[in-house]
Amino acid sequence: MVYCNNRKIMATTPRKAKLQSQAFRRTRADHSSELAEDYVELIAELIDEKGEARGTEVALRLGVANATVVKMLKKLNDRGLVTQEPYRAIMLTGEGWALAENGRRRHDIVENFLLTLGISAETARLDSEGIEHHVSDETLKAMARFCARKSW
Amino acid sequence: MVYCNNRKIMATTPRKAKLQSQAFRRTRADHSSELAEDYVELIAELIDEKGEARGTEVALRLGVANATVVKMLKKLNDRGLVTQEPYRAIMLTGEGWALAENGRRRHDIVENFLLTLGISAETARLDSEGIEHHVSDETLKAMARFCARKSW
DNA sequence: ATCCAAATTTAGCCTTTGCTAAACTTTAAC
DNA sequence: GTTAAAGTTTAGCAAAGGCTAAATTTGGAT
Repeated sequence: MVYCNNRKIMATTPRKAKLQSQAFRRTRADHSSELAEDYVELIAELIDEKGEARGTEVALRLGVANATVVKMLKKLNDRGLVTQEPYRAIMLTGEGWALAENGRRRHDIVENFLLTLGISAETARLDSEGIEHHVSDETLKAMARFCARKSW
Repeated sequence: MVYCNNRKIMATTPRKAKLQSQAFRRTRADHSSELAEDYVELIAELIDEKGEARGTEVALRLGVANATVVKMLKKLNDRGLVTQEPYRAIMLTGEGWALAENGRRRHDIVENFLLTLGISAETARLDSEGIEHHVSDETLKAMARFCARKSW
């Protein structure tokens, strides 16, 4: 406890508070964007894998209801990431493809990194999905560098 | 594309879909619980640091409005993690302390791991906050093991 | 050409987690 | 003791992301 003029006060820590809130703010911001990335990443995967991406399959793979996907696709369309005619397959815009590719790149690096670290395939798959969106470029580079090493 | 009885069908991939949705479901579940952990972790930190945790300081450090903290504290109280008399400092229950300690342990391991990997202090601080909640026990153990190594 | 099942969309609801503004308490200063 | 500032709570609103049930469209089978 700190005293000032004989009065008990809380130690003011503006700098610490600012630094700390910065991390929490970024994590919250990450959460808003990660859903969009998950969607376009999955849509890209489906197009590559099956020739087209249908809403039902997206819902199935994300583990959400059909209606949820429809609603989200409207938002992704507003953000310029996907296009879709009613009752037709989902298309990615150029921007959508770019985001998807970037997401896949990040995802692969993280998953590969975990595997290199000796994590089981099952856990690496599960953890990388959660971690993927919270890793800065600096950390991502370090992970890639680490995987490139011959041994450690 | 796959054909069956001369009819074009989407290749059914129930196993793949199930596996994939599992990861997304877990990530969504993690998101619900991580806020609670952030709160108790921060409250524990404030108690250790200043002798008590006040709502205003929690709001400042998390970067949210005061009212948001009040609302969340009600939920944490319902979950048996904190107790609080109106207009008084926030207390942690036994369960709250346990969750906080566990969170701090995880946080420290992740941050330390990033530092060991050669990440800058600034980035390690920011990234570890986001990553912390998405790391399984298996991965956490591997990270701790990695830090314990003398060299790599 | 018609019909039916599957896919898709719409409508309406819920919970979570934010916010601001206004009201109420506490507490230090006088 | 009063008072005013700081801290806390209440009230009411918004956006995001879920859900179910009902309506609509599509397209292969007949």
